[in-house]
Amino acid sequence: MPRPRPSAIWLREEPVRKPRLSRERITRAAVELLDVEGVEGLSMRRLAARLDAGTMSLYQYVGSREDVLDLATDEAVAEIAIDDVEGLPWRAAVGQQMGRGRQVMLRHPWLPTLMSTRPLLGPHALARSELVYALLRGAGLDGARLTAAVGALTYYVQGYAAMENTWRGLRHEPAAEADLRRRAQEHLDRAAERHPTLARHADLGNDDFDASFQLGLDVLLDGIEAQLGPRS
Amino acid sequence: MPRPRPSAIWLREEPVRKPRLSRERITRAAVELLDVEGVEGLSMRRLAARLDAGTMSLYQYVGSREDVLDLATDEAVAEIAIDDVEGLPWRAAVGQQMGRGRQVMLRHPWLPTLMSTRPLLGPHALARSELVYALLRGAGLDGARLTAAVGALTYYVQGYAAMENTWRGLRHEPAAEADLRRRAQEHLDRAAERHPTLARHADLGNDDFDASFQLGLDVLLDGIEAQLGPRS
DNA sequence: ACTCCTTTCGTACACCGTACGAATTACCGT
DNA sequence: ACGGTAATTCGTACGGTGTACGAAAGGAGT
Repeated sequence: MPRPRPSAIWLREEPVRKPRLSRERITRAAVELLDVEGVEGLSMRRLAARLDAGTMSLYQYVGSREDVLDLATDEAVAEIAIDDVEGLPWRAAVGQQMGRGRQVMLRHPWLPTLMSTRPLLGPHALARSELVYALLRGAGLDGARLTAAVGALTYYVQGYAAMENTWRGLRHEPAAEADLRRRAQEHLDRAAERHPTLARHADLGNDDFDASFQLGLDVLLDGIEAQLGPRS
Repeated sequence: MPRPRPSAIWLREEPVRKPRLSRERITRAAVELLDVEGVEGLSMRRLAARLDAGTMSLYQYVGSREDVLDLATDEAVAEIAIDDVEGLPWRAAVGQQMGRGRQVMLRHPWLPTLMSTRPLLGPHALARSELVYALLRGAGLDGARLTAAVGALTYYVQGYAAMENTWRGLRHEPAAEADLRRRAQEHLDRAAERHPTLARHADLGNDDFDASFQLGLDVLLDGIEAQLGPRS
């Protein structure tokens, strides 16, 4: 019969039961990992390690790495707030919504690419789609025109954010970014006489991305407005 | 002393000198492989095999797999013809150019993603940029407005083509594509009462991609036209 | 305590990008 | 024709990847 051992708690190793795995936990860890390491850097092994789990444990909750990417995508899309639109005129509401989308895509640089290469059927993606459709529907668009307008806006934001992410590059090393920009500019200058218009306008020095984004967005909103005029 | 062996040619194995490796040959093979296998399917080993070369031989002409993707991208961009614009009004010229871009991106489904995730500094990409800039410059745009308009158009085409490729999916197996579409439609119907506007307008049955593309493009062109009106 | 089902995960396989250095080939001055 | 040198080819190896398979552990109900 073992005599009572005093303060055995301190000798026994901590019975820290690690929290059970779950789709949610995996999804959140995936987003974190993607933010740090990018799409190429997300591997099932690293993801499992971050969760203190065996690699193959993940496959209880997820069919493949691709599934993880889909889950992470919808999780990030959820960060685009879709409230506070009440009472705004359509143009302001749409502008606000696209701006928020861009912000989230900058916070998660992997997002634009994933959004443009897979069907967006997650619950949060659907909810946001519904909002954008409803906003433009309220503005007076309908049918194929409505679909086209939503598409144009969506593709613009994704494309712009992707470009911005490319040039902001590994923004964690501003030295590398500056170097890339400088060498690209040199490359452009070198071909200047062959491409005069390009050389004069595509100056990579300009990094006022906010204003540029807004300018392009205005083109789209103007276009939508133009389609509203002629009652067709 | 070996006596002359008659018709030794037929016995000796053919001294087929395989054509030397070169950047062009690698680039062309890469495009072919990408068309068949997609970005994920392009590996240095497979690429080398297609050229009857050892894997590491490629690295004499190319620094990394990423380099191959950059080369292939510019090679594919070169397929977008940039002639036959003389005398066209700007709207027709731009429309034609964007349409051609889309066509090439459908022929090379990997192209939109690559174009949107890396700086496009290849010679053919620069040449086409120059053309688009010049066209809109001729229409009357300038400065930041010009840059914004070019960006909006570019992102729209890339985004639309990416979407189209996603839904056309592995169009080599039309059965798989139909299945994906059907299951996605069901999924949408299931969430219909939560997303009424979406459910009414985003019908995946419609596959008249040509018309939809044109409709979205018109939004953009209308927007550009609107910016031309007020001499600012 | 025994059963049964869920969850965990160790091992293994085929494949990947590419560093390194040896082997081969091509070229050129003599 | 020959020797030397530089360019090119590529075999091997290392550390990574996704995931199939099946054994082990855990938990719940009786």
